[in-house]
Amino acid sequence: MEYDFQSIEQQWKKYWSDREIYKVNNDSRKPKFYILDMFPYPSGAGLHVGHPLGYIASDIYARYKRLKGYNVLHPMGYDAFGLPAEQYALETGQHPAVTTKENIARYRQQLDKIGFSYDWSREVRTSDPKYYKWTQWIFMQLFHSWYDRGQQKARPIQELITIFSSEGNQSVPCPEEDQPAFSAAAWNGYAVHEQRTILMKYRLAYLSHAEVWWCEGLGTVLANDEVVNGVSERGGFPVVKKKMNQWFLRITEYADRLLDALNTLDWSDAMKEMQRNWIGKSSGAQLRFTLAGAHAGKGYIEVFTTRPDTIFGVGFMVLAPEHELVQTITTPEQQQAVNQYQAYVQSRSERERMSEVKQITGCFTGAYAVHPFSGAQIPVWISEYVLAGYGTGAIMAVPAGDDRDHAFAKHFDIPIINIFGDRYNGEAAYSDKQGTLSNSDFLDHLEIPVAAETAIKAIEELGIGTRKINYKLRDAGFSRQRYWGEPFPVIYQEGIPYTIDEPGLKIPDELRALPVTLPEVDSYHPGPEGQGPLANINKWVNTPAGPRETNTMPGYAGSSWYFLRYMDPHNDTEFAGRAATDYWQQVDLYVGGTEHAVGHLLYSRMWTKVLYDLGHISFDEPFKKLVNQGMIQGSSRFVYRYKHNRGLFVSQEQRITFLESQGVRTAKQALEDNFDKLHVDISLVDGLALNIEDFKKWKPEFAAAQFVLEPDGQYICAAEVEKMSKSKFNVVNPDDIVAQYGADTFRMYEMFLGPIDVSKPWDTKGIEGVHRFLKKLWRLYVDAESNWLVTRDEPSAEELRCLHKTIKKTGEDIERFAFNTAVSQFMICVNELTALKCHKHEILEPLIILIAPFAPHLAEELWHRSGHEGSVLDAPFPAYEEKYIAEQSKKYPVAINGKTRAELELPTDATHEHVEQAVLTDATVQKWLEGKAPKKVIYVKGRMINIVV
RNA sequence: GCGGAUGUGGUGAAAUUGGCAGACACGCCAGACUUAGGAUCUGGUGCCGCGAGGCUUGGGGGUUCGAGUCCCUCCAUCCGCACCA
Repeated sequence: MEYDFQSIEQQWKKYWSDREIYKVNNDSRKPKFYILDMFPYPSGAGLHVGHPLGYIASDIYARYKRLKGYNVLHPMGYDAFGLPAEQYALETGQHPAVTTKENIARYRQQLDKIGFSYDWSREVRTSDPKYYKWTQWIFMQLFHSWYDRGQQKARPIQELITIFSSEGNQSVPCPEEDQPAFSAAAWNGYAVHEQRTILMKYRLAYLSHAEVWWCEGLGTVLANDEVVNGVSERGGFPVVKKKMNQWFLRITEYADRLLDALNTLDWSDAMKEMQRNWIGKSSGAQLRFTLAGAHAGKGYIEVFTTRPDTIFGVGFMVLAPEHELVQTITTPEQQQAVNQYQAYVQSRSERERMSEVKQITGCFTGAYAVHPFSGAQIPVWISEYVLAGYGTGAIMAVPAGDDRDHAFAKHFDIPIINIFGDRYNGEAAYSDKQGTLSNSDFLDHLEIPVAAETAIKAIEELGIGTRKINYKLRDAGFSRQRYWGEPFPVIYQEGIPYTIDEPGLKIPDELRALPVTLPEVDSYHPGPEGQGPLANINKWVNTPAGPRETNTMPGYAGSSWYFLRYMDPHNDTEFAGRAATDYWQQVDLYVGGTEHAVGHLLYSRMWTKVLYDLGHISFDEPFKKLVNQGMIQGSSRFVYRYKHNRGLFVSQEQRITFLESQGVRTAKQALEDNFDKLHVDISLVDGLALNIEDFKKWKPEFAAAQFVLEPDGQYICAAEVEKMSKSKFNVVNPDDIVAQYGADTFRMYEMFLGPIDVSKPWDTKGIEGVHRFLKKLWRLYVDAESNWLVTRDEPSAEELRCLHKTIKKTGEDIERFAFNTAVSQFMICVNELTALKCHKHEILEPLIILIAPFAPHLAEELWHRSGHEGSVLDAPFPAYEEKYIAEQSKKYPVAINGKTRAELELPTDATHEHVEQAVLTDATVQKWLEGKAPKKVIYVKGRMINIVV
């Protein structure tokens, strides 16, 4: 019987689910291993062949670890709240819960075809009230916590209240700088709403009237990481800054810990670097410049600088156009110019601002600041290159040492003070931090790092500023004006927000219970005044105790802790039992794309740290090792339509000849002007050759299409690698591949395609090679008449060598995620065994186990045919023995140090002992040895040597 | 501009520590079997050259007995960030 993957795969899938082979227990004497995929958002389009790449890799690793004797947790679930389902609801009125459920069912169907070893009894869905009950609970913990900078950890807010009432807030600096100090007496005298307003400035989840990204197109606020290039990540709608009352997570308090702990993680450098960039820590000084002349005494300009050493190079000051001081200091003469400039900045969209970074604009305010050391008068400008949201929104500009300041000075003809001697050439700023300073008073002749320290000390002594560390990281917006998300467990009384578990809140008991479930709505349209759809449901909003919060939580809320829920998914009394989290600990291996570098992966890290600080779990990093899989791209095909006759399609190579026949003289240059390039569905194309009859039937408008063909009668299409998407007609559905070749072939081929972390286009043709390999493997065990061929004969040395080499190589390859070369090694092994006509039990049985992670269905079939009970996954992974892998080439060295055997006067059948003798007498070699005896003489594949002295 | 990564046949790629570059597979060529082949099997296939032989890991330089691998430099591509003071 030939390899019948259809019936084999069907049969073993049933066996696995009937016997719950993949069910994982929380108590086991085996060592644990937690391997997790980033759970998908179940979109309406279903899976294409690119999606399972990471899932297959993690599944192979999970199965391998199980063979290695680990208790492996390998779950799957769905990130089920999200915008697309709600947008779809807006268009169709279909409830997001319904679409989401349908999409999940389809995802599950597709995933099941591929044969994953997920423990589906642990499935989580973030939109399930039993799940988001705990998302809401964690939110309440965040609300009830503050960050103690002294102890560097989150603590219960109750402990902060105790501190306030006994000693005020002197010892606990407030993250929000506008909070003045108060004494215990003052605190105790405050009314409830005053106390709660102050506490809000400490809470890790807090309500604040602050600037947020508002996206009109989506009708909601977005977090920083959801805004890309000045437009919304989803939908690409423009965004604007807007002040709104919003919930935030105080992630900035964790900036240092998030940064430092990166060093302990086994993540790619690129990934860590992205997080470092996003956190954006920089250290320097913050200092004040007083104003000169008429403005003296009317406040000061506070700046942040990373280069306090360049203080004597300050040529001018720049404020952000929105800076609050601008109106105060602008002189009457400059008032009109400043107003115009501010209006111009206001008129520019975020997008324009970003795309025209190089453009230099600005306006002089007429005011001057005073240099704190030299007393010099420094002109004060405003410019959009200074951002209101970073540092203090104002800078001291040092044109000799900063490229932007330099360009600005040149553009507006502001004198440049050279403090770098010869290293500044007048053409470009010298921004290296090397060498000594000049023209800098007490900093002269000091090396830059020393000068920076000296300057900071001087600034502190003068009392005009301090050493300061700044971060780019902003607190994360946590409110969305949407329906399809977790409702906040928050009720307002007298304008004060309370979580429903607070004793101070007077509400009926039934309103205290979690989850606060999402109510049914008639319309998914936004509520009044930029509120979410929930605001329209009076009955739900207005409880007897007061109005509810009508925003919902953002998409990242549910995904920030889901890895914990898998450990104990059915727990009704805790987010996860302590015994379960203590047993499973961190995710040992997390597999997913790079697109979550600064969103999900940062928020998850923060939530984990908070839960750790509050004593709920025993680890403070969620993902020990992270592997990023690349994308599988689509290979699109195009036809060329003649612009002057839209029914005529010209084959790729015939275009120039065709244009010439139409009298176009510079035909080569005119290609783009005369042809439209249209995507054509890849199912209508074989390689590059278009199936003309199918093409005519594809769309009615092509029914009467005419063609200019190649001499051999074919229509040749153009090809391009693009993202796989429906609109590009280049989607390959894994269902089709599995139907044609089987899941095992599909799995192995995805791995064979190349290294797991690089992107590559899908090419269906190459799959034949892998399929052929599985058929060859099958034939080692079973002949055409379905006879079991495996014998008990003694294996030969060659056969043993082949097996042990394969055990060693594939084991090592799997450990380092080089699944492509592991597959290659299997192919080599099977080719060799086929050539040797080897059907020996002692060789073939370990091979079944080796191949089980890659081709699980086939492996089970062979395992059972060879007389075993139970799953192959419970067999031990075979060990290799070095003695079978010995290098034969060691016996035949032919050259040393580039010298041939003849030159060394060695006999033609020289062994390595001969060569060793030659080494010891060779003059050149003696020279390197410097009279010492060689410690080790290494022969490499019989050609050259390396001598270790 | 800054940061990270990557450059190897017609294609996807191997080469784990500096040690026979191109494994394995696709594609292509030739052959066998076949009524047929989009089945199966065998052989060939980096480039130049009839050949002996020469050349070859983006370009240039360096270290080394020996470099795809290490160092310097330039170039190209991809990803991320982007007026972050």
